[in-house]
Formats: sequence, C-alpha cells, structure tokens
Amino acid sequence: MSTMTTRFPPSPTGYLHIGGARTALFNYLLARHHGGRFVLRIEDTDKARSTQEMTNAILEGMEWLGLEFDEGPFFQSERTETYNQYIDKLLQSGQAYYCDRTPEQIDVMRAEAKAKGLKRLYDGHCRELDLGPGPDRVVRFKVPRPGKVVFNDMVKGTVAIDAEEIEDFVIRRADGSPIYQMAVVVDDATMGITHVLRGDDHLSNTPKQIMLFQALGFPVPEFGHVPMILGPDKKKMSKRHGAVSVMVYKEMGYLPEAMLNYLARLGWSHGDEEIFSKEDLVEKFSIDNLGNSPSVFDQEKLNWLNSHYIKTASLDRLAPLLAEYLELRGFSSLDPDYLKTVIPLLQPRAKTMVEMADQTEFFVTPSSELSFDPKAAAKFLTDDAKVHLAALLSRFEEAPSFAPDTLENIAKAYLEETGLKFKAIAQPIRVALSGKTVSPGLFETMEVLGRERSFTRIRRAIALTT
RNA sequence: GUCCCCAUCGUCUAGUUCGGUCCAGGACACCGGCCUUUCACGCCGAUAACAGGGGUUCAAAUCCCCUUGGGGACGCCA
Repeated sequence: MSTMTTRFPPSPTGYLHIGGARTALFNYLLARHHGGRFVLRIEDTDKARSTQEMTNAILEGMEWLGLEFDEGPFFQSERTETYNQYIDKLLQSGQAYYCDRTPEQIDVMRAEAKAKGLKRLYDGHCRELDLGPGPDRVVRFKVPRPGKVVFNDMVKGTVAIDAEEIEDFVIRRADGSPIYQMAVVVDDATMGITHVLRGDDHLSNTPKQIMLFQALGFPVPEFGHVPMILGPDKKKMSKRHGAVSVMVYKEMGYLPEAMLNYLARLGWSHGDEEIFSKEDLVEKFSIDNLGNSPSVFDQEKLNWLNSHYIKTASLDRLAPLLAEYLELRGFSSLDPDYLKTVIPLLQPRAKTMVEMADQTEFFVTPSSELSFDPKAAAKFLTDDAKVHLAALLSRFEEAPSFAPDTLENIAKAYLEETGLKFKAIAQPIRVALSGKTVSPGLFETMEVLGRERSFTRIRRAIALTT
C-alpha cells in the first residue's frame, strides 16, 4: 500500500477563495490524518489566463491559513513535454486521433444538435478518418464505446455514467499544448496521488479522467466529491460574498484559526463539537463525516468563531497583530506593552481585529489630539457635568493607587456625598476619556490610560466650549 | 434541453450505514429575561426543521418509488 497522497491543484486564474481554501484544507487534513503527503500543484496550462501574481496570491493564502504542503508547488506549464509524450502514446495505440474540425464548425454542429433536441456533444466526425498531424488539428480522446464508467466516490457512493454522455474530448490544442484533463491525469499518476478530493463541480470530469487513467494503464486513484459552498442566496458563490481571496477576510479582521475552524465545519462535522484547532482537525478528520449536500456560507457564524478566538488568544499573539491593523490606519511605533494592557479590555468586545483596532484608537491617540464626538459632548459635557468632573478630577489626583477598585471607591464616595446617581457622572467621564459614549469599563479604562492621560483628558473635557 | 448530484430548524449540522432509545439533539443568528456606568462578555429561557405524495413494515427522519425544489456539468477553461 503506497503512502496516502493528496493534492491541491489551483488554477492561477483567480485568487484562493473560500471554496478553494476548504478543498485545500480537506486535502491537507486527509493527508495529515493518515500520515500521508500533501502536494501543491499549480494548474497553469491555460497560458492566456494564468498569472504569476495569482500564483503568489494563492501561496500567500495557504500560508495565512497554515496549510503547509510537503511537495511542490509543481507547475504544469513546465511539464508540457511529459504530457505530450503520453498523448503521443495514446495516438500510437489508436486511443486518440487528430481532428480538423474548427471551433466554428463545432459550434455549428452543437447548435444544430441542440435545435434537433439532441445531445450537443461533439459528433465524432473525425473519429474514423485516420487523419494525420497537421496545422490547426487538435487531438481528441477516443472514448471507448459502447461503455460505462462506474466508480465508488468516497463521499457520494457509487456513481455511474454512460459513455454516450461523454464526447470525444480534446486532449491537445491545435497549438500543441495539452489540455487540463490530460495534464491532471498524467500528474496525478506520476506524482503518486492516491486520493483526489475536490469540489462537486468536478464530478462530471471524473469519468473522462478515469478513462484516461485506464487508457494509459495507470492505477486509478480514489475520488471524493465534496458538495459546493453556496452564497446566502443559495446560488454558486459570487464576488458579492465568498468568491474573493481569503486574504480579504484577513483584511476584514478575521483570524486564520477562526477561518480554518469555520471552513472545516462547512460540510464536515464531528458530533456536536464546534471548536476545533488545526491539531484537533488533523486528529478528528474523516471522510465519513463529510456531508453530502451543499452548504451556505454564513458570515455570522464566522463572526462568532472569530470572537471566540479573539477572546482566547494570548496577548503575545494579539499585540503584534493589532499593531499591524493599527499601522494600516496611521498609528506607527506603538508600544507593544501598552497594547497588551489595552487588549484584555477589548477581547470580549471585538468580533474582528478591525473592530479591535477601532476600539483601540482612543487609547493610542495622543491626548492632545483626541477629538470629542460633538453629539456626545453636547449631551454629556454640560456645565453641570463639568462641575462634577472637576470635583472628581481633584479626588482622582489624590488617589493612592490607580487600580479600578480604588478609583471606583473614590467615585462612590463622591456620589454618596452629593446624592448623585452613578449614571449622572458615568457618561461624562467616559466622553472625557474616550471622546465617545462607548468604551470599556470606566475605571479599567482609566487604569490603562494611566494618570497622565486620564487627567489631561478630563481637563480638556472641562475646558471644552460647547 | 441532456446527464449527474443533493434534500432535517433562517443558517451550519447530529441522527440515516445495522428502521424502534427522536412528538428529532447541538451550534450560529433572532426574540425575551438576568447582570450592568455605556457597549460588549457572561448566564438563563423561548420560537424554530425531518419538502410533498405514495409504498414496505407492528414501527420510517432513517428503506423503495414518484413529484417538487435546489445545485453542478455539458469548452481547442480549469
């Protein structure tokens, strides 16, 4: 029994999107779970649409998610000769043939077939013509007829397709370059791929590929087709929702561990469990637990997972990350130790790192530049409130310690003397400190800001003319 | 149109392999309440599904058939 080997074969004609990322994850997990190998192969046989930029983007996405591969990346564009050798083999053995029908002629043929209500498959015009090589001639695979391809899909069970449903498909273009189906089969065979786990959309390619494996005398790998991920409209994902680079999820403030966890649970489950680390997934992943109906991408659940991971992440992890997001909005050379005192106040409040960055802003904005939200100031920094702020300020200045408890006791003592309710002073203090009506707990905030910032800000609030 | 795949709460799903323990469990979201200095967190609670119809059976979410619905594929794209 050879080592289990899986692969992820993206085409560099687009970014690594949600669906691709999940496919990569499942293949990664399958290989890791069984102690096998995971191969990355870049399928760039379509020269016109493949770019280096996309290849880099895909690599970046996989790195972000932590999907390390054991071999590759291999590039199909560098293996043209190999593919052509196998195509020639097929030609020599009479399992493939040249065809001189032009794309235009084929189009006409398909249109006519459609008009007559027939299958719009290539009609096999050149199948028995025994044409030799020539300019503008493609090579087509001679689908064995009559015939039937039956295979046992790892997730869907037995799938059977009649050869009548499959046309003599092109395996080499007129320009001499090999086509996807050929490249995939040769690669999977020569790279020792034992298990092919991919999206549902490839199900109809499978019989073609199996025929190719057989014609070439290669062992046929195991196939598994995972249901697709749908958008909220239950249609195939569009740019509107997940069909963008997974890196935009990083930009939106998602943690890779949340993304990984979410992706794993889309179409896969392990009893009632919801939280899985990458290690958990490697340990628990099994094809048997894959679902077989399409699933809808739900950002709300991703949000929940993300806030979970934000709440449980270490300060050492979060501080540099937060600094990155803050830097994007112009805050540079921030003190990591200061951020580490801010973060605990924000962990239960931020669903994303972007939100955390939002909420961190007033902590890192220099007090002299802090602006007060006009509405908040008008409502809470009244003349009345300023009197109390001034009184409280002088008491806070005398505080023996700046611990939340101490501060709170000072405030309470003041309230008792004046007969005021906490609510009367809470928002004014908050607006003074943060410029806004929303912030973490007042006294924790003061502790983190420290004496100097706190006092400066309260003084500025008192001095503010509204 | 043809072929293939799929069908449990709004969403992700458990349960389907070996029908009974399921008047269907968990999670997210939503709603209500508690906590409370704002916003969150947290805690408690509620609403919510076996697409429909036929079978088989003492018994069906689980097996079979049909209908309906959804998805995918039909390229000298991958």
